[in-house]
Amino acid sequence: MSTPPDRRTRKRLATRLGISNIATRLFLDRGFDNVTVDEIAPAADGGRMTVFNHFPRKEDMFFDRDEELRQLLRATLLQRDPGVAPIEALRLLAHRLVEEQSPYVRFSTASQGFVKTIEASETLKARARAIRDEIAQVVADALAESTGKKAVDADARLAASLLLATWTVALIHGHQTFRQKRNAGEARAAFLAVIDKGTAGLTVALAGTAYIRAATVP
Amino acid sequence: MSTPPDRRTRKRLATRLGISNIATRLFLDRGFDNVTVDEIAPAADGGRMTVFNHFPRKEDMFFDRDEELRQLLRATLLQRDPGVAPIEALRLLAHRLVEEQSPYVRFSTASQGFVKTIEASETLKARARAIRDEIAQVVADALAESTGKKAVDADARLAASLLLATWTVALIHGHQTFRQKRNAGEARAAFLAVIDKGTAGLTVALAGTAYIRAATVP
DNA sequence: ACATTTTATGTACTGAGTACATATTTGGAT
DNA sequence: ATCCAAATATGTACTCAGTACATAAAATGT
Repeated sequence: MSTPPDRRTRKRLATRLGISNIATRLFLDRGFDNVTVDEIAPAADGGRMTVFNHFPRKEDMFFDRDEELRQLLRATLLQRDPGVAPIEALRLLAHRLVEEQSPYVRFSTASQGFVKTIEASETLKARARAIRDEIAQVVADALAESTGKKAVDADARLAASLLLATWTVALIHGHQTFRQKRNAGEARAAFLAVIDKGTAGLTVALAGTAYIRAATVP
Repeated sequence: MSTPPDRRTRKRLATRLGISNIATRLFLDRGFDNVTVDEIAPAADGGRMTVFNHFPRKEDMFFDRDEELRQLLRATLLQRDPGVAPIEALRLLAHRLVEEQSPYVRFSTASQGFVKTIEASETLKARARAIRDEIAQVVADALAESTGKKAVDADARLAASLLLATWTVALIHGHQTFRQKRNAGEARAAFLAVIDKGTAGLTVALAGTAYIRAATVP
């Protein structure tokens, strides 16, 4: 699925990763808005246009993993056990990611740095919201598809939006708990508590729709 | 509550409104990104710096009513009948706004223009999302306050986020229905259907929390 | 080694937003 | 009316992200 890197693509990806790493380091250290592209380029040992070649927007250097997450959610919904409802599949995913210490649900001093950097920049917050909406769209599509609907309807959109809202609040709560208790275990528990509570709630809330039943494409 | 306009403020507000009106007209006609501030200023018979004086961001000229909506929601939650649960109060508000033909829930060819203009611009979409998040924050605060909590906790945040997600999807669905059927009545019905369905769902979903009971500050 | 395609990078421009200075207007005081 | 102080309008000059377009420097296949 992702193992055909000839030399060209390897080099390209290396350049890209180099820029992204250097830039992210700078953003974390000094704040997104206090780092200019004209600084990043030489720091990454390249030209300014090379940066824009790989990253059309400055934020793209910071958010360089969102496509992965989209794929993960899509795959989770579409390739789930037919006996498991979509909502439940996502709940299980949350638990699995926590167990695997996935970067998406990590609560640590390092991740706090990311959170703080995002919170400090309107641009980064905007991009984070955009990603959230894009993911909601992906989930809505996957929900509709996995329950055999032709197009995304209001039900699918609502279910997806409610799910994403739950995840977002769960993440916020996890990070807040970590900030207060300085304890990753408690933070993970707090995150999962919101996920579980939200899932339980949504399960009854959406009982009339297909997204809590274990329906699959016929 | 809002009637102390001496001449100075009156003039200031007039200038502000003039700029906002002209700018919005231009945005609707030609698209947000195809209108420059250097065009708006002379069109509004003023200097470029005057525009930035009143509107720090270009988007502010387009979204010039969001504070009203925040106030409306806050007031609805805080000044509601003690016998009515917060969630129900918001449902009733939705019905009332529809009945009053409030601009916030209007479905017309004119409002389609606004929607299309927003959809066509990444900047405007970003701002719309930001406003949504700010409103969720306001609702979370009001929920916490109206149920006598000292600070916003995960429950309040979750309830507010779920509510806002429901409203957003309801609005999208209303607009989509209008676009397809070209019928304001059907669009309003579609909007309210999502609101009612969502409210019913959230009522059972959040049954454990205080936001569906009719609790008020002691 | 050569031609072709990709990738890296330079130059010059546009347009939003900011810092700072200046003018103009307004409300109130004499 | 006249003058003063605060608020408001506007000009000048700058920074920085992002774009259009051109060119150089690999890399790949023949």
